[in-house]
Amino acid sequence: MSSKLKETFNTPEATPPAPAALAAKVRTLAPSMTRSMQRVAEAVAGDPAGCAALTVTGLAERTGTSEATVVRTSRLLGYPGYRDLRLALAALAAQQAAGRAPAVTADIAVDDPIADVVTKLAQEEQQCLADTAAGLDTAQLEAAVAALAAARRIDVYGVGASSLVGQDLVQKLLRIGLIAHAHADPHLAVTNAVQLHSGDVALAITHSGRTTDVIEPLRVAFEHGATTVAITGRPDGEVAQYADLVLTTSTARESELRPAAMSSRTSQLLVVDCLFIGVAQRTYEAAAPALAASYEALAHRHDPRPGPR
Amino acid sequence: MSSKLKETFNTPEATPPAPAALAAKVRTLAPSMTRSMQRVAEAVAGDPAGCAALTVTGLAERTGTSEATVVRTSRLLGYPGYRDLRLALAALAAQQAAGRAPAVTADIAVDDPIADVVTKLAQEEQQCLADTAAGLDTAQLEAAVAALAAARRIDVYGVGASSLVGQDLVQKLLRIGLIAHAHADPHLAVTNAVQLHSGDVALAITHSGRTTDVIEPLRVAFEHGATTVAITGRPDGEVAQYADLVLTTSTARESELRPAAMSSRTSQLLVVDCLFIGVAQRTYEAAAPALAASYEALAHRHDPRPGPR
DNA sequence: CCTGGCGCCGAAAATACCTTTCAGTAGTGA
DNA sequence: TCACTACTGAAAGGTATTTTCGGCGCCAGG
Repeated sequence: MSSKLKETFNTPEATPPAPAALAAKVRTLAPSMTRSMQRVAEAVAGDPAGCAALTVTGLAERTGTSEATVVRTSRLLGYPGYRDLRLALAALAAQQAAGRAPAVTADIAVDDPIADVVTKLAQEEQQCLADTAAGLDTAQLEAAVAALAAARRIDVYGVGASSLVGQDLVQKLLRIGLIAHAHADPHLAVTNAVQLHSGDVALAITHSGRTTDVIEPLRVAFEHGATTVAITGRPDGEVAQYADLVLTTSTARESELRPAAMSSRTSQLLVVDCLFIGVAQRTYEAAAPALAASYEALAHRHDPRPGPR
Repeated sequence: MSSKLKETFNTPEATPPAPAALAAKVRTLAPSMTRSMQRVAEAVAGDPAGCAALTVTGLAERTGTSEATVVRTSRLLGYPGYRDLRLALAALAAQQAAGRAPAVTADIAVDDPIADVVTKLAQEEQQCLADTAAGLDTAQLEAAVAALAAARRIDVYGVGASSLVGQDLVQKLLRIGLIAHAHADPHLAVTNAVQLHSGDVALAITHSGRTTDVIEPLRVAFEHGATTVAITGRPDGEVAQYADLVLTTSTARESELRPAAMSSRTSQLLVVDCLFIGVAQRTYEAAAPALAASYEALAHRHDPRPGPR
């Protein structure tokens, strides 16, 4: 018709608005824009994240224009209104942020802000898990699981940080009804290792593969006929000489602030978890009720008052 | 402040809301939600892209609830209102589309071959790390680090699996010259907590946030004026009542074979590592030589023979 | 130089959407 | 059974967005 009843601009596209091609679209359409609209478009393309945080009024103010102009620009860019442009802006900002994320693989520095520390640490440990999973010999793992599941008795050796990993494994094995002991004291470990024989399992955890305090008891167990397993980052290390089965953990590069113990622990725990689940699968008939029972028993520790929940 | 003039819910975090940790946060907070809110949270976590396209009214209708409930849920998730949740949703959808999708891994089954167990476990733990990192409140973390670095004495409480995490932290802190103790015995923990006062730090680790054995000593320390920190998966749990600072760990879904303890441990260890590195940064002058010294001391344990190497 | 036409622009009205209040209802413990 | 608490949605109350509408400046022609 002749009169314009509504300022509905010839929306250049009937298609649903673009996701990330926004900057390009701004460039394409800029020549056909009026001065004020260009200012808005420029602001939007230049700082999507910042603009996404603004209301219509805010953006108008920031660009020295009016709300109406902001809405008009949104329309021209292919969105029904500012509300939708804003959503697209938030999405764009997120994509940009995600693209930049992998850049933080750098080492953790002394002056890193705490937020970077969190990100870097999480990424390094994730990498460490992936490496370990990729490098784990499933045949050896399978054999270790079989030995554990059938064992009369299980002794675990670890000192320092590895001691905690050993305790973790033992805690879990006990929960599904196996007989397991963790030894942190090398003397007692050796003393007990003498008791082991065929059908028992001895498991040593050492990142360096050279920890004498852990190798000794494993050697004794080995010589007494027990099945010996080593979880180590050095499959060629001394500990491997006395191990029937070797499970290799990954060795992440360590830095000044991040001692090797940190990544080796992550790696070791993954192996330990795999062992546990493997054993639980194989002894499922017995393990399932045992797990349920121990869970139930703990539930009452939360709240001293008796009764359900 | 007797009457509640406004329905302002105790927003669990004062920090700006999370970007991509939304699914994790939903899981974390779901237990503390009412039925209607759970429906909303579920819809939001299940279809971020779809929900981002809806208005409050639309989402309320889709979930069979009211606008008020939608807003309440948004608040609980840490956003000022629905508008902001919607923006975050759009951002999340964009990230997922960009390939960063959390990739829902299937549950570990009883008859999974061991190779699958390794893969799935590694993936779940990686996801757990990512969730935790994304959900960590850096302001609280920063404050906790500052408190630890300046502490006269540090007591750590944890029982069961969390006990090992506590020991891990203490081992590390000791290595850089801080005075720290891990308590697994609740009675001794309380006895010692009485000794704490302003300038000391008490740190409790409990996934459920309801472990009485851990809450008690923390409460005592809190009442004696110590700075109290909680590492928990339930920031709304009882333990938070006595914690000056709360560090939230992520809650992965647990299955029959994979008890909650497993993923909570991964999560807790990441937090603990972050604390440690933060403290090491702040006390670098003292920490660096201490780390080097303890490393040196250990080197001689590998090989009993004296001399270099 | 003046005048009319044209299109850009923003103030303010109109609308849509979001937030808050409030009262009804169901569930819970005494 | 009754009192009490907590959850919930309808509707009132506010903001943010969209639309309308008139002013203003630029330009061409008189």
